[in-house]
Amino acid sequence: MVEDAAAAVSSDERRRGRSPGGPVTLSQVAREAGVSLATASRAINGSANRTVRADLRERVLAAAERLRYSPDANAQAMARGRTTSLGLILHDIADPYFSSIAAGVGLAAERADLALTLASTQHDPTREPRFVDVLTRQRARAIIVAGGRRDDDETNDAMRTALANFRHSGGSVALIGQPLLDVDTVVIANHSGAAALARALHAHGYRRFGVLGGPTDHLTARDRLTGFREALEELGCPLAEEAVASCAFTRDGGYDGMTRLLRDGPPVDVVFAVNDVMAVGAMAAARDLGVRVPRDVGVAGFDDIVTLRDITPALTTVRVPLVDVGIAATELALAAPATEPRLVHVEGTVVLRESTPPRRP
Amino acid sequence: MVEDAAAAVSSDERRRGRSPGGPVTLSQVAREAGVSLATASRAINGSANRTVRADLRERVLAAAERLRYSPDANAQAMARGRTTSLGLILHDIADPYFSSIAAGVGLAAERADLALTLASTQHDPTREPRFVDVLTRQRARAIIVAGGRRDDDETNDAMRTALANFRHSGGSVALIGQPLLDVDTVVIANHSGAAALARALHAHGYRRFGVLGGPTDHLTARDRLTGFREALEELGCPLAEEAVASCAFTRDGGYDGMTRLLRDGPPVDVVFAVNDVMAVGAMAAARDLGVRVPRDVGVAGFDDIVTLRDITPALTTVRVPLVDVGIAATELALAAPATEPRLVHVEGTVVLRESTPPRRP
DNA sequence: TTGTATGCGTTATCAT
DNA sequence: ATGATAACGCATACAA
Repeated sequence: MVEDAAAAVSSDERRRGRSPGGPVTLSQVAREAGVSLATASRAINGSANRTVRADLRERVLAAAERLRYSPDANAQAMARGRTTSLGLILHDIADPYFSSIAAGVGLAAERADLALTLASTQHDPTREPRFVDVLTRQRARAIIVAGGRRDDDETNDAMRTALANFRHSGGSVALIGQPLLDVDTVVIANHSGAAALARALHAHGYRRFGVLGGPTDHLTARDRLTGFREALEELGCPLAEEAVASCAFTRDGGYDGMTRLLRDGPPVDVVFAVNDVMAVGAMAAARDLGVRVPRDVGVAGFDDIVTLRDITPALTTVRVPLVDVGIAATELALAAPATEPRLVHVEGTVVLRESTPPRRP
Repeated sequence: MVEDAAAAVSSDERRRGRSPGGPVTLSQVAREAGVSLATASRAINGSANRTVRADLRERVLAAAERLRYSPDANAQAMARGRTTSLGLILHDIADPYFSSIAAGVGLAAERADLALTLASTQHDPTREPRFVDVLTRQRARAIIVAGGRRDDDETNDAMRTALANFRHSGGSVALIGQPLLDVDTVVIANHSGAAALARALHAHGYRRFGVLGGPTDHLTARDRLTGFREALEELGCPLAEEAVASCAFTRDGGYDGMTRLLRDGPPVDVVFAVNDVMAVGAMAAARDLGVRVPRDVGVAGFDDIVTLRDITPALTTVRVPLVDVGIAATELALAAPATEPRLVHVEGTVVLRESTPPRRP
């Protein structure tokens, strides 16, 4: 008898990947409490119609406590047909732009009782669809895609396919950026924000503009550049083509672009970098070339990332409420599915700071 | 017949939470390929002993492709008895210290083919054990805890219990910080790093030291303060108690502490903030009080967070390879379990920059 | 209100 | 090498 019991236990435990005597199952709790599996289940999750007698309920809860029962989320996911996880895809979590968005998504995810699965592409767009596949396998409830899209049909098609697959498997999707992929999107008003910035700078007396335009196929960068350029044209102060430097969408890209612009470009009063980290890099480049900001040249960015707070001189920018954008995207993804892709528009606010003081032309 | 089939399908699909016709199952793939479920499983995961005839294998793969089959990770987790997810608990993902660590953990997780689940406590220590419970339910393979511990028995006990529970359920744990909780830990040499910094500053001619010490119950802060103080004592230049300001472990804490220190404290040559974000806040406070850095007072920090790169004046600090710390912690957690808690020691490197130029006493 | 039985999608055991 | 089938832990339709 003793041997049999031991053998039975060992064969019972054999296939478990986790340590012996590990996870306590609901059946064990039920047995301990002297009720059926179903009753234990009902007592513990206390679902909609909580139809368990008080004393039984107590017994079950006590047994669960005693045995340190921890429900297996994977098993629940199978039985319920839905998981409790939310995916977030971005380029680089160490970039303050994305980490603020991630903070917002994390907040909203916690409110919705969802666990946040984070996927960092390290700026490699080909990894995006791969991460979507991973999240599809996990059967995540929703995916938030925060990386700016590029004008690259191949990558976008791969992404479209992967996302279609995900949605076909029952998940929902929200994008942050451009309404490109036929899904719910939080649209950031890049064009109008940059235009407003151009007008504000013009009003401050700036006339000779330079732009660090980011990669030419980067849609966000392109929108910001276009908005800036068109506003300047309307002001009768067109932007010279040589005054636009293409560069990477990163801090180092800004540094390089600014270096080229100051060395080879036309003289400028002020330089607009299409995002803040580039602007910060640009200021470093100016310093290294002995060009003083803002005395010799003004600098402006876009996004108002939190780390800007301690940059000197304080940087003029277009504030985007990044945490709120993350929250909005999450809520969008978690809302009841709509027939049409929904768009939530987020405006930017021009914030003028020391890096672009008023100047007489 | 037709009606029966339709009825069967609808009852089949009824309980699925996901959209109709959604997730394709392996059985469907097997049927499509004309093989058994077992064969399909073997063909697709191609496990250790891949014993499937080539042509059958092809048929299965083709069928899977055609049907857009996506394996259900939850079901796999159940069957295999182990999941493919890794948990990371930290205070605030928008803090560059943590986001760098997260980047490292993410890298290591991807190498190990694990999905990263991120939990942000928003500086509320009571949320830590709750997140551990969430990850326990998910049956995560391992948890990395990156938030610095505090000297608070209640919180630490709750955490210890939650982690014990998690490990009992088969997961492994790695800590970053102090070897406090009897688990594998990446130990950062706070004491010796701060001591080395003190000696370097002393060698630069500084004699009147101030410290922004962080919260008194914060172990990392305390270790750094102690290391700094002891080194100064050995140098025959003891730290006055009034020259130490307690404050929050954040940028704003540094700002407040510096304000108090400059206003009410003894005169100082140089101020050591126990972390970089505090040091950055301290520089802002100095600016706002009209105290020039480094001319009137030097400032030094700890960690060498990446955003320091664009702070002026460049900040002296103790560099900690944060990304590597994240990687090391992940590898530690994923390594074969040891009988004893393992410790990986990481040294800091003093980096002297403009904020603390040499000065004659 | 409680219990019984089935299914969720997959892996692994054991025959064949 | 392949196939039938029993787990895995839980939720729930259905019966009692």
